[in-house]
Parts: sequence; C-alpha cells; structure tokens
Amino acid sequence: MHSLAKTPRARGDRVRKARAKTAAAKPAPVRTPDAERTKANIIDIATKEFSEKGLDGARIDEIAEKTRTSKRMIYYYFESKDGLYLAVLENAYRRIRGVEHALDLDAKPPLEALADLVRFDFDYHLQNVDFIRLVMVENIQKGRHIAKLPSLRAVNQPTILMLRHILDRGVREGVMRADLDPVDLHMTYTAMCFYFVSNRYTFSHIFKADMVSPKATAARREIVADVVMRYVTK
Amino acid sequence: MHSLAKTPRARGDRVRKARAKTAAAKPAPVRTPDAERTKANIIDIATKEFSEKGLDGARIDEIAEKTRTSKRMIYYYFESKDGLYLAVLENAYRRIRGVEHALDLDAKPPLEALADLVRFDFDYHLQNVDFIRLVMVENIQKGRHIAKLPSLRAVNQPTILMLRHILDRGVREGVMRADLDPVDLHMTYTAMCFYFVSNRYTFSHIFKADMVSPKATAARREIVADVVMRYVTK
Amino acid sequence: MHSLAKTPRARGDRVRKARAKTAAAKPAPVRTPDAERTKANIIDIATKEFSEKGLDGARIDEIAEKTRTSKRMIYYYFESKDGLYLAVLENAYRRIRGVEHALDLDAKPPLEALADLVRFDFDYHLQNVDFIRLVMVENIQKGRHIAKLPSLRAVNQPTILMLRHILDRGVREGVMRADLDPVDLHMTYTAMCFYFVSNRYTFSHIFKADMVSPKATAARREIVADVVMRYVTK
Amino acid sequence: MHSLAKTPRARGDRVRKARAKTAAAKPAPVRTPDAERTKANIIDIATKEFSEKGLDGARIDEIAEKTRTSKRMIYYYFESKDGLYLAVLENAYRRIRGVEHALDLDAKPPLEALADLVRFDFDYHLQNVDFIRLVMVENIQKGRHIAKLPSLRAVNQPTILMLRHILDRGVREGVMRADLDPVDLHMTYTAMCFYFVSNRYTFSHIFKADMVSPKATAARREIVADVVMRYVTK
DNA sequence: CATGAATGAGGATTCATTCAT
DNA sequence: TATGAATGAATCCTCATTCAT
Repeated sequence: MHSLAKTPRARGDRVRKARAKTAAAKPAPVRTPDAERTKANIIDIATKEFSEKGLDGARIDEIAEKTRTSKRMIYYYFESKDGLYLAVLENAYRRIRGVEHALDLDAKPPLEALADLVRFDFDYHLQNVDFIRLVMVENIQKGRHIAKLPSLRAVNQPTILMLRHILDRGVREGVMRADLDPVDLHMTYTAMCFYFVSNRYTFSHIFKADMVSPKATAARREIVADVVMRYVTK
Repeated sequence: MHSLAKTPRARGDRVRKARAKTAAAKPAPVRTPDAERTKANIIDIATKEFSEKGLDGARIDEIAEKTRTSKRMIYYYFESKDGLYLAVLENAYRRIRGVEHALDLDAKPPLEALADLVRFDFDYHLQNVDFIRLVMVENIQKGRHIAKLPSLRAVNQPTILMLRHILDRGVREGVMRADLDPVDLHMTYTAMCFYFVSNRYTFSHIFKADMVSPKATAARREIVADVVMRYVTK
Repeated sequence: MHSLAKTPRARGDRVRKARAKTAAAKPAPVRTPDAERTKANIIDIATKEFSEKGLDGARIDEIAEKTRTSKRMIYYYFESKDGLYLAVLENAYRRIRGVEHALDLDAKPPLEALADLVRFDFDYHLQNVDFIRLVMVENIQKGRHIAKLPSLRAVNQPTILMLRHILDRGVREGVMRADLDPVDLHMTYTAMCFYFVSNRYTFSHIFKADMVSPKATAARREIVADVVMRYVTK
Repeated sequence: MHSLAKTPRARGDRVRKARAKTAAAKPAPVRTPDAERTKANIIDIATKEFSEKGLDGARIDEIAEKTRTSKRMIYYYFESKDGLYLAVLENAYRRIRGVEHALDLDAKPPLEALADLVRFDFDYHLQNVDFIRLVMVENIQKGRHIAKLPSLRAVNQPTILMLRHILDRGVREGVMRADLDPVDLHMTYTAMCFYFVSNRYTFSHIFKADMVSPKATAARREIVADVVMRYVTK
C-alpha cells in the first residue's frame, strides 16, 4: 500500500554495494509496526489537507502539526512535499480498486445490476469527497504526478471487466444495445457522479440548487441511474 | 465588466497604517480607456495563470511580469491577489452568459435543437479549457470567492430559459418526456462535457484513453448527444 | 563591477516582450545609488563571511544580519546563496585586475623590476587574505563557480603582459634567460606568495614556524624574491 | 593510528542527558580486529568525503551510506562529525611521515639528491590530492582542529632532517650555498608543488593552462626542480 | 499613473545527533 | 556491536504586499 513511502535508506539513488556481510540470511528489514503506523498516519492527515486545500495550498507545517509525529518525519519517509503528495495520490487510488466487488451483481439481471452499480458509484463519490477533490487537484496539476504512477493503470480494470460482463449479459439477454464500450459507459456515469460532488460549490451557487441534502442527492442518484438505463436499453 | 475593480485604494479590509498625508486632495481616479485596457490586460494574463496553476499556485510576480504593466498596477486596480482572482472569476463567468444564443435553435425541431445545444456545449467546454479549470479551482476553494458574486446567479438564466423552451416544445409536439427539469437536464449534459475536459489527465492516464484527438472528441461528442437524446425522448 | 548582481526583473529567463510602449526614449533603468550601495554592502559582508567560513560554512542569516539590509534583499539581488557567492567571487577577481600598474616598473632595470613585482605580489597576498581564502574555497568547490565566469580570463592579462615585457627587456639587456614563459614564471612566484598565506595554519603548526610577524614576513619576502632572481638570471 | 578514536561514549563535551542506567558494568570495549577494520573503513570513506566537499560540505549521512557500517557506528567510534574529521586529519598526516625514505638519497651527490627529493615531492602531491585538499580544508578552518594534534609536529621531522643532511653535504662539497635553512627550503618547493594541485581549478581557468596532462605535469616538475637547483647552487 | 526597492512572515528542507531495541 | 526510527534547531528560500519617488 505504501510503495511510495520509501525506506529512508533507499533515498539515495546512488549505486550501493551489496552489503552482504553476515546478515545474508535476514529475510527483510524488520519494519516495526510503528514505522508503518507513522507513515499511515501521515498519509491519512495529508490526504485530508491536500484534498481540502490543493497541493499548493496545503502546508507541510500544518500537516505535521495534525500528525502524531513531527515535520521531520514527513521528510524522513516521503522526502519532499511532492513525495508526500505522490504517496497520498497513490494510496487514494489504490483504495478504490475493486470496491464494487461487494455488490454481487451477478445475482441480478443485467439492467438492474448496472443500475445498482451506478447507484453504488454515485454513493461512493458522495462518501469519498476527499478522493474526488484529490483527483481535481491532480488534474489542476495536469496529471504530472499520476504520470509517475504507471501501476495505477490496473486500478480500474476490475470495474471495466465487471461492466463488460454486465454488458455481455445484457446483450445476450437481448435487453441492452450491442454497440456499447465499457470504458465509454464508465466515463458517462462517472462524469455525472463526479460532477455532482466536484462542482457542487459553483453549480449550487449559480443555480441556487440543493446538492447536499439527502433528498436532493437521492433524487439526483435516480436521475443518473435513469439516464444510464435509457442509454443502454435496447 | 469590472465591477470588482474597486476604486483604487478603496477601504481596504486589512489593517493599514495611517496613510493620511497629502492624498486627501486627489480627485477620483479618472477611468480612462487606457486604464480599462490595462485592467483588461491584467485580467487576461491572470486568467491564464490562475487557470494553469490554481489560486495558490499562481504567482503575482509572474503575472505582473507577463503583463504590459507592473506589479504595482495589480494592487492599484485589484487591491490583492484575492481581489484579482475574484475579478478573473467574475469576468470568466460573465463571458459565458448566453453564448448559445448564436444557435438560433427555434428554427429546428426540439430534439434536434437540444442535440445541437448539447454539441455546442461540448465544444464550448473543449474550447474554453481556461474557464473549466477556473471553475475547478473555485470548487477546490469551496466556492468561497464566487459566494461574493451574487450577481452571477443571472449568468445561466438564458440557458435555462432556452432549455425550458425546448423542453416545452418537445412535450407539446409529443417527442419529449414531460417530467424533465431544465436545471437537472443542464447538469446532466454539462457534467459529461465538463468531465471530459476537467478529468482528462487522470482519466486518460488510468484508462490509456485518447481524450484530445479530433477523432476521439468527435466520438465522445456524439455519445454525449446520444445519451441526452435517449434520456429526453418520450 | 556587479555584473552578477542581476536586476531583479532579469531573474526570469523567460522570453519577454519588447515592452517598448512610450518609454522608448528612456536611456536605461535609473539605478538609484541606494541599490548599488545596498548590493555593494552585501557583497562586502558576504566576501568576509565566505572567505572566513567557506561556501558551505557561511550562513545567509549571518551575512544578512551583518548587512545594512535584510536577508530578503540578498535574494532580491542575488537570487540564491550560490548567486551571492558567484557575485562575491567575480567581484574579488575583478578587483585584482592590474593592481601592479602602480609600480611604474619600466623606470627600473629588468631584474630590479621583477624583484619589485614579486615583492609587491607577496605583499598583495599578505594584505588580501580574504581573496586568497576565496580562491581556496573555490578550488575546494572544484572551480564549478568560476567556470561560469569566462570574462575573468582577461583579469590577469595585464600582469602577464607586464611580465613578458620585463622578460623581453631582461633578455635584450643580456641579464635574463631567454627560455622563460611568463605564465610559468607567474605561477612560480605566485605559488610561493599564495602558500605563505593559504597554508599558514597547518605549516606553522607542523613546523612551529612564525608566518605572521613583520620580521618573519619580511624575511620570507626576500627569500621569494631571491628564489626568483636566481631562477631568471642568465 | 587511531589515537583519536576515543573509547566509545567517553566524556562528551556537549550537554548530555543523565544516561546512568545499567551501563555501569560494561567492561572496556574490546578492541577486536574487526573494530579496527570498521574504523579504518569509516576513516577511509570520510577522508574522501571531507577532501571532496570540505568539513561543512560533507554529510554524515552520505559518509555512513558509503561505509560498510551504519551511521550509529560513526558516533560510536568518533563521537561527532568533528571527531571524525579530526581522526581523518590525523590519519592523513601520519601517513606522510617519512615517505621520502624510500629514495635512498645518500647514494647520490647532494644536488642530484635534492632534485630527486623535489621531484618526488611534486609527484607525491600529484598522487595525493585527497591529502592536499584536506590541508586546504583545515586551513580554511584556520587550523583549529590540527591545533588539537600536537603530536603531528613530529611528522615532518624526518624530511627536515633529510634536507639538512643534504644541505650539509652540499656545503661540505662546495656545491651549495651555506646560508640555507631547511624549513625555508622545504616551504619553497612545497609551495610550488602544493599550489600546482591546490589551485588547479582557478589557475587553469584564468590562464587557460593545462595542469593535468602528463606532459604538462612533467614540464612543471622540471621547472620546479630547476627553480630549486638554481636557488641552492653556490 | 508608473516603477524599482524593500520587507515580514512564512514555508520547504536539511543536518547532526540521539533513542529504543 | 548494530540498526532503523526519530528529532530540534537551524537553514535556505519564497511570497504577497508596501514604500519612496
């Protein structure tokens, strides 16, 4: 989970001697749970700060203060503000991998399964505002950090596979159009889910619209599901 | 246009030293066309900077340097970085007021009119990345600046009226559902248009998707129009 | 003299518009004497600090404190610690250009002229410990800063020309060897002058030698002159 | 060799917290050959680092990383960065003690013996750049560390005795001046040897001079020997 | 209107050193 | 002996803003 939180010694990119010595048999550097907990705590706090204030708006000092440890430890584990942000970004993306699996969609007919998936996605966005904002921040940064994380490419594969599976079933059962691409479809409903959270401040201001009450969100969730249903139905 | 460019040195909210001096006799600064041009130039540059780097990422020094005038002028006209950002934000929103009017949608049947409106909106987003990013920036700021601009509420009214008119015609002609709200509908298609631009860096990275080529954008534009058509059709 | 103390605006390497405007006729940005004095004052203090403690040992805070202005101004004029050091280095080298001209060596017979030049150089080293130490510091830095100052190449030309002139006269008058190169000769006596100052701490410690009293320096000066005389005499 | 490597944890000069604990019973640390090797390895690496970057420029972290052991060991054996530097300095000086003995100068006539000694010294400087730089570093530090090593005074005695012996023979054989002091003479040729290495970066830059090629060094070596020959010859 | 000089208050980062095990 | 975790105190540097002219 913390592949970015480099072991401090790994910091120097310089060549390093094998350093075999007699310790050869030692399985792996013993990572005390404290180190992991410290790093996790830092990432946790930093996630909130970066998501609240953006990369440039967040302050290392403030992050450190809210942390169980000190500012120094942030640099010890993450090397720089950018390094911390990168760790936060990766961690945030990794956490979303395959969250939909809990849904057991195979048990439902394809249209219903898709509608549930969309509703789940909608709720997931509502409940993970931090992640949404982090994605906004990263896009403001023109994706220059996520570009360093090629491994994240795998992160949404489960979702796409799931979508493909539902579409296949839908086509087989004659209830869905055959010309749909799962990535396009994913973009379609994710856009609506994302926007409802990401643009809530400006949109609600301009249109005097309620975008936070349970009633308003429930209504919007059904609209989004409805849009998708009508789009995929044969 | 410059309702935010307060009279220079107007009651600053911040603490300020005495500054009585001889300034008493100075008449109200003349609003020469040159002054307007200077301000417009500053806003122009600042728009690019804030949209590129966000509120916290943009630098007054850099903005001033790219400007035809000096840093002092920015403070003279806009009082502070926040003041400049606010002027940029307002200007950006004002520019979008009723851009769709050029479409002459009344000449077309309602479904076609709506599809054209959606396509126009899609293209408008593609062509006004600065504005999109400014909106993202303002949402990262939790809308605390736009909150000071109640007048912007009027800005999207023409669009909503236009939508309502189209929906009315569609219902009257029996081709559209009667249960649609123009603001909801606006949010629906705007979300898709906006997201395609706002999230291009992260989405294209995660899904290895092309989101910039003319071919890819044209395809997406049709998908968005298609989604809307199917959604509104009776 | 302060070619390294960039005008702040020059800091950005970015392309810049002509910025002609109406100010076209203005001869050059009016540099208030204060700015020059501020820069000179900073360089002055920094010269002492860098020469006392080396590049890494010197502290910007300490330099600023001893200055008439603030730390901020150091960065305003010199951009960075390295930039300040570079300005100090350049200034120090420029100051030595042609100092020997005061000697009026042409009036003396060549051997005597050379001996006087050597003695002058010896004294100059004794009296400019700051410069000697700066040169040591730069050599510890492997010359990576001076490498950025190609213009310094001209700095010792007057001395070399003077030496060549003396050697020519000496050969013509039959008192000096004909096979001497002025740069080699310069290195020969400068080495002795430099070392006497640069290595005074270690040498005097190891050999319990006096290297500072007027008597000791006078004696050494004559030895150096003697070494050179015997070396060049036919 | 390691007279500076104090007994671990020996009376630190700095303030230190109580630290009574159970340590009382610990016997004097065993001086295993392994310990000696560890210390030697640390000194070896540290010599390179201090000589490359100076006292303030060198980093304990970096030294530790390049070492076979850990940072903790540096403090265990040398107490502090200054302690390590002192050990490095002492070690470096001790290594030069009487290196010239291999020359068997007695077998040669005095002038030739001296010329060979000078050439040897010249080469020794060329081949021991680390030592030269360490001496420069210590002089930049104003000799405050070497001042703590009175024992080093003996280090150059063999050389001086050797010189005195050569001078005596030279005078006795009527080929050398009688008024020469061996320490002065040592300073004279050492200055030229030292400078050629110590000032190579600045001198070669200013004069576009080659100071590293075998050809250039060979030529300079002969000049230095020539200077000394002419100086001592009766 | 316009410009260069100046600045206080942060803000990111580094470093020698110590602690727990 | 040995190591990874931890840290306080600097240290370099930046930024929005103001002043003098």
